[in-house]
Amino acid sequence: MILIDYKDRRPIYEQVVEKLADLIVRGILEQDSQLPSVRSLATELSINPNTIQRAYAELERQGYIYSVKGRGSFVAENHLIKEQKRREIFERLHVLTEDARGVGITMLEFQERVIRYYGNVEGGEEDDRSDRTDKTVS
Amino acid sequence: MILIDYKDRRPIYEQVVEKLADLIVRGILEQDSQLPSVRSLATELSINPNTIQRAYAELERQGYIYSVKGRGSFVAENHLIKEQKRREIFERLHVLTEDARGVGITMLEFQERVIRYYGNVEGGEEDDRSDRTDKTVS
DNA sequence: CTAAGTGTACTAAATGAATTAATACACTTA
DNA sequence: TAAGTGTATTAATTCATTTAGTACACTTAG
Repeated sequence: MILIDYKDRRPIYEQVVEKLADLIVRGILEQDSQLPSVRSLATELSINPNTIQRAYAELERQGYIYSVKGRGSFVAENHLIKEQKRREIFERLHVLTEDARGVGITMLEFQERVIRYYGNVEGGEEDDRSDRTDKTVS
Repeated sequence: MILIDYKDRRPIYEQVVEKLADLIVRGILEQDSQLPSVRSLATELSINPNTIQRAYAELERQGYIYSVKGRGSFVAENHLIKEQKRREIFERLHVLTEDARGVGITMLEFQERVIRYYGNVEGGEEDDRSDRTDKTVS
């Protein structure tokens, strides 16, 4: 399901948040599908349950998942998540364009790169979440 | 020259590296011009000289500056730095486009944003960004 | 009902990076 | 020579992260 990179200097809980959020945004984890329990994921990754608990709490705070005591943690509404992700991406783009201008990259050159990178992989799937019913992920 | 943001959870030396690198890339600090001494910058920022020393060592490792014992630290060759910075920016753009496609942002929409952000600050001055970083230049 | 599994909360300890502190040394320059 | 440079080293401190252990409330399958 996910792997921890111990060469990565970021905290473990942050890596878990990032990777689960990515799976959710990409639709690999479908709306309302159940996530691994705090204890089971901790066991699988050979880390402390508290660390997973912290990651889940952060994911819930950010709106990616919701947790129900006694039942488990589940993927939140996908359209809300995607909307938030869109905002985050545009914010990153805003910063990037300013950095680009700062080193003398013209808008034209920037746009050419956008076309190259965007068009690079043709046949781009727009909406995955078709039917790869893999409820719980291990 | 620069300001430390104590709300920023990143290490101080990393903030110093980022901000000085930014000043260098933008040409505000010219090639071969002398940087503040380790001790003076430490005093100015009210932090330990060791922290500045660490930042300078990192800047030298990354090729932004060069240091001469007994003389001081100086800005390295600017064109090499800018070329490397360009590559870094395009790499970030590549990742960003893939993230954008992943959440269903079309290339057209992406390009519209580029125009908006790029054209946003007219007048060709390359300093904006007042919404996030506090890079006071003295 | 019972037991197992769930999220959640709390305290204590351990770990490790970041930072500070205090010196010290080699070098350059006025 | 003296002041100012970069650099190195060791020790202590601070603080976020992580682990460890325990506990409680809840849900569900049996």
